[in-house]
Amino acid sequence: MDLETKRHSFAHILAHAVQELYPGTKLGIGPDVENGFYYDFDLPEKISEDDLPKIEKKMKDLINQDLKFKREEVSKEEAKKLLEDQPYKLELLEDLDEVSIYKTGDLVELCKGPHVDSTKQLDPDAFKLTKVAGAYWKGDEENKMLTRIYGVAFDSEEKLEDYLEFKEEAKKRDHRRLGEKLDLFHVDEDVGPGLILWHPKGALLKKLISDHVVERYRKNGYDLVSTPHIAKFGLWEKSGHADFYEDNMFPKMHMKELDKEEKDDYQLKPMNCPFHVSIYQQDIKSYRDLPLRYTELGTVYRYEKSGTLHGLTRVRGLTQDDAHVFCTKQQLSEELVKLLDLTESILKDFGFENYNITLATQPEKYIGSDEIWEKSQNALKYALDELNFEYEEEPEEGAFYGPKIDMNLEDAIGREWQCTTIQVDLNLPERFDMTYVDEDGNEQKPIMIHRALLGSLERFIGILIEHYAGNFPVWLAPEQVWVISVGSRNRDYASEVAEKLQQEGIRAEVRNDNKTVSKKIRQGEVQNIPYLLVVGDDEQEEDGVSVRKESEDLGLMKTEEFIKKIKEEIKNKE
RNA sequence: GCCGGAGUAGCUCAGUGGCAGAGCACUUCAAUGGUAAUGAAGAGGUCGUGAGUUCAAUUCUCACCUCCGGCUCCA
Repeated sequence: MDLETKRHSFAHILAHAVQELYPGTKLGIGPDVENGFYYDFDLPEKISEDDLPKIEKKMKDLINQDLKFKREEVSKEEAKKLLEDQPYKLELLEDLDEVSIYKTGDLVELCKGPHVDSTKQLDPDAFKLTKVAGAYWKGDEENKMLTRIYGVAFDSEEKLEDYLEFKEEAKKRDHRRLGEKLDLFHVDEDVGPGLILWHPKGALLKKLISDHVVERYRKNGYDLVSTPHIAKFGLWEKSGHADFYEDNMFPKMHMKELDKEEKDDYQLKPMNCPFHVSIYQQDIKSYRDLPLRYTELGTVYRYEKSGTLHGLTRVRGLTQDDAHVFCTKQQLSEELVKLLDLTESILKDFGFENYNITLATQPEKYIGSDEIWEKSQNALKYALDELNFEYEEEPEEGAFYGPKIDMNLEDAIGREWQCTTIQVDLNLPERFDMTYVDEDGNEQKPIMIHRALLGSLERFIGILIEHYAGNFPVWLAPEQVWVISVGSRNRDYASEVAEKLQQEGIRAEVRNDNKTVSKKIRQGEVQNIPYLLVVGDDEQEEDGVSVRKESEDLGLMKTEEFIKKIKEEIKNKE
């Protein structure tokens, strides 16, 4: 019996238990999911996580009763009768041709299965109800919110314990927790939700990452540009953001009303695109100028719904490693191949080799001709295939202005976050009437590719912290070396060593404070400092340092030798 | 925004309708240390904010703010 089937059956037992404990409960749906299952209920009373043990106990009772899962094929009419007091099931029934039901004890369920034959096949100690959450019926915000109960389930109690332990460990890698422990950033209630304040070490990390990617972009034919944080509201009307994106924008600044001299309202930018278009349009472009690639670390502000904010991974002020590529139709495929190639290479610089790629295609509401959509989508597919990327197609999930490729990275507990996005923009060249002159002297419309490879620095750093569990490789560590003096008579020497390292461009701090060596080592370990150098009488005599890395004592070496070693590691981005 | 939960010292968390608590961190003193916590003393609080109930509210009630887990949305 496979685990998915068992999890699905656990979901049914959950429904059974809830119906017995809360008569009058209406059932939604209850599938198996990764690591477990859930079930959606319309309950006659409020419940919270405190009620879960009671429900769990009921479930165990039911499982121990050796209930049989009996499948029956029935006609729609029969099903309607059986499910007459289950409005959500009746709604589901409308869309079905073949109807199967499952009877488990007193519970009648509309379900296509499969299930275990009997609860005897379920281990009553191999599941646990984990959380209560709200979920919209059929995933639609307009519908009623049902109560969803989540559970995890495995083949055995032992595997359940392993999983729960893994989750507990993963929590320690949470970037919000590490961000505080490593003194990288915070969010201040008075500054505002979703607005990040980077501390010295966090700001340095952000700069190291920024510098690295900008350098790589420049080497790949990108030109760096820089644009303002606000623009006249009219710009956003022209671009279409005022119509299509208004819910996500901070409200406009009512200059007109406040100051009779000022003729225009202003708007904090949610995107960088229109600015880059403006730079493009400053002179007449020839086909010889294309492809043209403008990149900018652009800080944008988006009014995300309050409930969606999450540490660094979902914020209201974010810096995108943004770029817009303008090219001819003929150049599109090649540009996309180059882009995907660069993406793979850059993600690899940060140790990411696994990510999930999606291709989102033409949605219901869109602008542009079907032909250009088709061509753009084919170009994206071509590029993915060319580089042998596996991807999942998401029909109708594209932006209104074009299809896109997204790459999702996982956080410590397996939640996926969209980072890289590569979008073909069919809207802005039209709206801004962008042109270039082709070989024959005719005006043509360029294709515009909107792309952010890290996505936003905030989200990327959030994922990166969890990826390395705060243990950054030397080239990214805000503090690379601590020089720890043993006794007070070694302090001058420790300072000398630290200064020497600093002059070589190494981020070294001297720890001459009045603490024991053990204490300072411990602090260095807790702060994930890559190299701890202990210097006492022996080292001073030898003009050397005792090196500790990854909790291992590598022994005494000449200071010059250590400098050579660490510089090599930094250069190789180890 | 919606559903559920939470907010006590810088951090992790106890606790109570009647003087506000611990550990770590911090400051001072002593110890001059050899690879994951030296010892002692001290300081530190509008108990998220505002209103209400009460002789008395950090504790009970309501509203708001923020955070946490989901849903929807998204870089």
